[in-house]
Amino acid sequence: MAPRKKDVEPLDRERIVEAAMTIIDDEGLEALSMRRLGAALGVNPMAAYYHVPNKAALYDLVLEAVMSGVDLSAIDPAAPLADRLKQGARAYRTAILAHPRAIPVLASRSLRTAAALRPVEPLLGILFEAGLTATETVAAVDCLAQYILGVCVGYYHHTVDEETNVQREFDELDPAEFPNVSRMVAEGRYAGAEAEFEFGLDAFARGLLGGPRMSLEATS
Amino acid sequence: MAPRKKDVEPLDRERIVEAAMTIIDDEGLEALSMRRLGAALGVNPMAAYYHVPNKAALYDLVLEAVMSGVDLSAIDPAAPLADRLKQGARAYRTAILAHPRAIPVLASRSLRTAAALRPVEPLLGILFEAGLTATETVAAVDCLAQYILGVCVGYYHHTVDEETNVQREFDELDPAEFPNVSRMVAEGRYAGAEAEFEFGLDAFARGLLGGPRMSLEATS
DNA sequence: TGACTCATGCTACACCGTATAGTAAGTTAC
DNA sequence: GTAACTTACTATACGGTGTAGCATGAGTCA
Repeated sequence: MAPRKKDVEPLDRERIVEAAMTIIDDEGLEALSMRRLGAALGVNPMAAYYHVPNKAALYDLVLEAVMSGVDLSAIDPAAPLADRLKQGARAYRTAILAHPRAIPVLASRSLRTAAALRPVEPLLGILFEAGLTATETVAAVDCLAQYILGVCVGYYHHTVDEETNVQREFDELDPAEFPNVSRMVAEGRYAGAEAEFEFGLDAFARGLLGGPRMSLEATS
Repeated sequence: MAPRKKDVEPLDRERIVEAAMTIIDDEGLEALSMRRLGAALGVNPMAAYYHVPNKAALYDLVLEAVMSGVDLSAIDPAAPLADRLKQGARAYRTAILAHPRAIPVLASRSLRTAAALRPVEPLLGILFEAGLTATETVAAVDCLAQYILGVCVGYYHHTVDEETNVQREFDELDPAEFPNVSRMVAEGRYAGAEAEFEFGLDAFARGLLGGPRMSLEATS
């Protein structure tokens, strides 16, 4: 009928990714198909392909959108090194949890893209100032990012995804086969996603900054 | 023509998951379709559905197969606590890297299934002995597992997946926008996946076992 | 007015997971 | 021996997916 509608702003990447994020947030990741996307934009399913080469590229835009939400402005420049590192890590996680249903997308893309690296930039400076070598700084940030991603993926399965969060708890395991798990469940409690994240982050930061570290320089 | 072929062993879950693992290892994860699986087994695509309810369940079997490869027998019971913890973590990672192309499956399933928890059992004992509370033990193992998973996902994108491992390196970023990244690349080097894993593992273990930890008991 | 480009619509293809139904071989009961 | 039943498959088909290829109308510029 009418390609190139008159008096209508043409599509652009920004509106496309905006619609995609809305679909993911409201209806879940599996609802995001090119047809559904076109419908949300009031447009033919193929229209998006003029602006985005394929669906993988759309996922990259989603990653970029999530990562652009990282707000490192709250890092207190006067705070001790370990605190600044933790604040950065929290900002990272907070941004990801702002779009919980997009988490599998993050796990499916490389984190060494410009979009994912941008919020990491300041953290590199923090660690380098702390006296780590360049190689160690890269390693530390890599490890930290991977820890955060792992935590978020765990959060997704435990809290977000309806398929994986039900009926898979510790407590329904066979106590004979899992004596220690059963014991932990009986004697302890689940501290919660946030508390566990902080627990691991604290350990990681102290291990990194609190004393002598493993050397990476001797490695071949 | 001939349902229930004569003189032929009927299918079972074991043969199905074996075929699935072969396809994943040889041709990659995206090659694993129910049709391809049927072909590999010399059988109609729908035949597998008699033994496995759906594809998600097939992925669960893949997760189980990978996790069953975790070999904790190498842990030296006489070694210091931190070493035993590290040995356990390495065994976990080694098993996962034995099937690198299956890594996205692991990231897509919950790790709180029996299959994923089985190799974790002994680690719980190690940490509990170390003097952590039950709650802290659970948190520590959760964090460690999430770190390992994150590291493996990173390994996948950096080393395994052909779509994400090319042209996405640090060094092709704009030095003006990424001064710290550029500096790290210039002054340091990439220590390698294994070295970075060990670096983070060492930090994590020392943070967990090497001194006063953050308390989880005060949390509401 | 006519050529050119832009942004979109339309159709179609190959592939996917899987619901449903049919059917041959093996097992059991009488 | 044969009929009923169960087991383990085959065959067909449906609705969904990403996307290649082509058509088409609007806007811009000569």
